[in-house]
Amino acid sequence: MSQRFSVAVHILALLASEPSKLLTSEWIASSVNTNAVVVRRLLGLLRRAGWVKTRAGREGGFELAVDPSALTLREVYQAVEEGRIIGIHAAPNPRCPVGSCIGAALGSVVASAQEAMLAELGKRSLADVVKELSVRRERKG
Amino acid sequence: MSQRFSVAVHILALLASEPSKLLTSEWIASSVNTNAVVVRRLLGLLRRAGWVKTRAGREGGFELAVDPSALTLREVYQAVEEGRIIGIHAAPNPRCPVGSCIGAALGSVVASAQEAMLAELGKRSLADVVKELSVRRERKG
DNA sequence: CGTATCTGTAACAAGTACAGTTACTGCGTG
DNA sequence: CACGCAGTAACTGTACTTGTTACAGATACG
Repeated sequence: MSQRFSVAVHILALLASEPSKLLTSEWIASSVNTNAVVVRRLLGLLRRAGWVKTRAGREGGFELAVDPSALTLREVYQAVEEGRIIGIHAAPNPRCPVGSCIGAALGSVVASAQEAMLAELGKRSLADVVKELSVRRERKG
Repeated sequence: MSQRFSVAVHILALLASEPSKLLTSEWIASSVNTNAVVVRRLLGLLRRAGWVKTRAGREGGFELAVDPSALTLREVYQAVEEGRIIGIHAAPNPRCPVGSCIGAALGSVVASAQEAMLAELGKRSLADVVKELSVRRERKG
C-alpha cells in the first residue's frame, strides 16, 4: 500500500513549521526515516503542483510556497496518489446480462465512494495538521 | 490494485438475479471473465460471511443465502478487502517534533476519510445494484 | 458402486507496484 | 574551481494480486 500521501503530508508539515527556511532532502529524509531520493521524488510532485519552491546548488533546499491554511489534504492526496481506490475488473462477459452492465453500475458506486473520501480530506488543511501536531506535542510535555 | 470488491459484487449480483438456482464457479467465471479458482476463492470469503450457500459434488454450485436488500456494499467491501485504503509510513524519527506526532495525527485523518468512504458504500445494498442493472439493461434495449 | 462433476485448497508462476539504493548530471554558492 | 545540493534514471528486493495447475473430498446419477 502506498505511503506517498502520508509522507507528503509529513514533508509539508515540516516545511510549514520552518517557514522561509531551506530544508535539504537529506534533513527531511532523516525525519521521515527514509531515503533522500524518495523525498526528492515526492517533492518533485509538490513542486509541479506549485506548493513548494526549490533552490539548487550549495545552501539549497526546499521551502513552502503557499499559505498552509489554503492547502487542503484533498489536493495533496490527488497530487501524489493518482487513480482509483477501488479497482474494477476490466473485461466482464458482454454477452451476459449482468456482465454487460456491472462495469457501469460499479463505476458510479466507486466514484461516489471515492468522492466521499476526498470530500472528507478536503475538510482539513495543512494548517490544521500543523496545529494538531503542536497540540499533541504539548500534551506529551 | 485489487479487484476483489468489484468481482465479489459481480458474483453476488449474479446469484441474486438467479435466486434458488445453483450456479457453478465455472459458469460464474465465464461471466466475470476470469478463472474458476479465483471465483471459488472469493466465494469462500462470502460463504464464511454467511451470505452464500454451497453444495459440493455433482449438480452442486453456489446460491445466495441472504435477502439482497439486507446486504450492503459496505459489508461486502469489508469482507473481501481488508486493511486501510491509505498507508501511513511506519517509523518516522521520534526525535523530531513533527516525526514523533505525525503518525497519530495522520491516523485520525485517514480513519475519518476511510469511514466516509465506507459510509457511502453502506448507503447501497446488493438489491440496489441488481435494480440498477435491470434499469441499465432496459435502456440498452 | 463406480464415475462424472463440482467445491475447497494448496502450490506455483507471472505481472505489477512500491520503497529503497546507487549513480550520475546540472546548478549555484563560496 | 570545488563543494553541496536538487533532479532523475536505472536497478533491486519485496510484497501483493491474479491466473493456473493439481489434487483431495463430496455428491448425484446411472
